[in-house]
Amino acid sequence: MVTSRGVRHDSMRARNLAVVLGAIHRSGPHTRAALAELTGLTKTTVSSLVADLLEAGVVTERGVVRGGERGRPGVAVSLSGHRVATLGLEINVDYLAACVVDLTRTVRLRRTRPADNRNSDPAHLLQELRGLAKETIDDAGAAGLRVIGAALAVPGTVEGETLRSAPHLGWRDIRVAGLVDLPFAIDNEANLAALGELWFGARETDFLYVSGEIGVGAGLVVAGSLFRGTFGLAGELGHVVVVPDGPACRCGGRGCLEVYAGQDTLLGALDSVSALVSRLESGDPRALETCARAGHALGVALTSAVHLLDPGMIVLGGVFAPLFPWLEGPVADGLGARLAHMRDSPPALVVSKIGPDAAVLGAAGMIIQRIIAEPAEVLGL
Amino acid sequence: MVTSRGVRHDSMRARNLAVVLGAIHRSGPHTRAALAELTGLTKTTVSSLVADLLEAGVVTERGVVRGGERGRPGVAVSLSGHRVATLGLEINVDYLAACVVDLTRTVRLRRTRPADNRNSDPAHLLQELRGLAKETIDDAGAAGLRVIGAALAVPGTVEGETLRSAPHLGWRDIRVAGLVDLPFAIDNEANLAALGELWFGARETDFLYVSGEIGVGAGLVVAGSLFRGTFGLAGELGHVVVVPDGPACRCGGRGCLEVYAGQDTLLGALDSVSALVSRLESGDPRALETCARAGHALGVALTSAVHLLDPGMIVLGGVFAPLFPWLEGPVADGLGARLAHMRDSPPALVVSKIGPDAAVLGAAGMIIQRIIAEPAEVLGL
DNA sequence: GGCCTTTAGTCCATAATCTGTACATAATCC
DNA sequence: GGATTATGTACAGATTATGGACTAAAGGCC
Repeated sequence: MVTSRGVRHDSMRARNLAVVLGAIHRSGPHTRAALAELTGLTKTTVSSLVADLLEAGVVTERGVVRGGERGRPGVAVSLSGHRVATLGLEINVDYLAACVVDLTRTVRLRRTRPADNRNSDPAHLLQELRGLAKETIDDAGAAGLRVIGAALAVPGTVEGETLRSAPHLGWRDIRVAGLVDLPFAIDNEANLAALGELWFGARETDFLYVSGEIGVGAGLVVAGSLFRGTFGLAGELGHVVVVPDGPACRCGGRGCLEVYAGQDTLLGALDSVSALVSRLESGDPRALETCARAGHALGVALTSAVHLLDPGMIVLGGVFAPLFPWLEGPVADGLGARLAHMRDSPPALVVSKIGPDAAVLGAAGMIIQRIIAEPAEVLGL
Repeated sequence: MVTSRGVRHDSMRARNLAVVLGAIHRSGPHTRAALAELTGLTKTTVSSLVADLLEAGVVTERGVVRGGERGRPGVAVSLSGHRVATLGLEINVDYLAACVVDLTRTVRLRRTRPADNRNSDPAHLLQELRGLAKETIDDAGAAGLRVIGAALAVPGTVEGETLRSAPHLGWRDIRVAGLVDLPFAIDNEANLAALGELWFGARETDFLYVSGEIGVGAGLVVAGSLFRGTFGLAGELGHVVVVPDGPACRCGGRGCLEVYAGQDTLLGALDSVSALVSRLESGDPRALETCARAGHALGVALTSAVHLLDPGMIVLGGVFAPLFPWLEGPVADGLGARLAHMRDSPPALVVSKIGPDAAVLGAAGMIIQRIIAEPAEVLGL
């Protein structure tokens, strides 16, 4: 077990920089006086900390603010979107994506390259991704933004900087390093999509994000942070048991959710989600039946998930987002009936607000979060 | 969202006291020099902090320690079990329990009062418990121990100091306050049993404790802390869906784990777990069949739990502990087969080391943990 | 318009805490 | 018994936050 380190003078200041920046970030622009009130520090200390943050370019003074009725107006200090930014990257089965996000969580650039990455060559694909990253960073530079870190979303399990297993890409134990010459992180697509929903979907701080892709995953956010489990493998909703002796699944189990509600099952012979939506809109009975079955299975799996994870709400994303009108009924009915006597009401069931960009935005947002949480360490203050 | 407070001089010292005490607690007795090494503080600072902790009575000097081969030997500083202690309390369906634990997590006193608490009168039972608590605190005082806080384990869901729902007691929305004139907390029995296993069972820091009682619950410990979910309701393993259209359960669902592996189902007409164990030992086919079915259901529910929670290992406790020899096979087989292609190996399956005292010990331990984590706040340093 | 009140932000002397070097202490090694 | 090595303490110095005094800038009131 790791013993935490003692607080020294420099770490005290580092922490206070983070506290002030965090207060600005969480509850919008504030005057120095308001920040002092919020943080419990004195006005003097806050002034000194804000001076450092101004110099680092992470905050700006944003004109005069009339606080109460009387007295000298204060100067609002807010996050600066003009100098520091981060890069989000994504490898998905069908495409590569990149985006640049500034400190205010405004999306400044976005690029997508369609590709068929099933059973692709890792070295070649990573070279492609490196090119995309470099282009995007250069464009951000041309717009005056210094990209100071990057994160990558992948459809698989991750340990450190190694992609352990991505069944739909056909990859195992691929070490992803040196992709960019910046602080770098990799994470699972469902986890980052959940964080994307948190930071860019203007969600509450507590929800379970259900990521419907080729596989079905989920990311649980509690009090604004992601739950990862012991080995970082938590949230594998796709393999929750729905029917104990159902059809075999690639995981070794039987009757997993993915068998009933994975993209391949939903689409059948169709070649896109929009094709399925057309069929559903025109009342095609086979499509409706498939969707109802998937919704029922999702209701069963989510019941188990609610009992175990206790999420604040449930957000359906990925391919489940466009199918929401047809899934909502069966899922909500299943949850409502099965949770009837355990809770006053089941968690609210809503649709994702940010669609397919969730993961790549979450990747960029993760680095933003790191800047906010440890500005001194990241920016060298 | 609450903004965290800035670090001031006094909170810096408070934090460093906690860091030093935590290091002593986690990795056994240490000399001041070793503590300086561990915490990153200087020897001078550590000496000063240790002096405060000595004065507060939470640590003692424990004789001379020969560190390396040469040089002046140091004085080991270890937790003191002689002055400060905490009280654990438990209301269960069949009994009331109390225990006093000192800072070294040694159990100093233990009391149990058998009772039939099903559908009992809350006011009367709490009065009974208050008496038990007072007696136990007085006895601890006679042994020179100052009890500085208490916690209560209950078989139900808890919010703040209110017991929201305890179906097997027949209680709803009972506010438990003024039970003792000390800092006080209540928590769910499965949660506290998990923490009991963590602190008194000499377990790893990562596991899922499965609490088999009248109801089936679970407490997940990740990196030495308990996962509670958004509303504190996480870990309701008993209502994970095993068979989606199985028999109705009191929760409103169908085919929940509790229907197959709850104590009432396991015992049937028998009146105690030991009676069931006798039958099993003598090869009674009906008992063996019931147990095999429960093991199979537990394997299915735990598969879903492993996918969602990603526990480091699985510990079977409560009534599952004496039944472990008959449950282990079916549970391990189920987990092994269903997780075959997802992990190198399924989480280890082991039996609880501390038996039925887990929850009451966890309750006392929780207050100990609070002293270790914030000594300055709790002890007024 | 002038003065009072109120609030924002800065200045500077002071206080709290940790650091780092020096030193006394106590053991082993040879 | 002297050299070496390590522990723990003392004291001056460094870092950071505090708190009261002060300047700045607005509205209220007469």
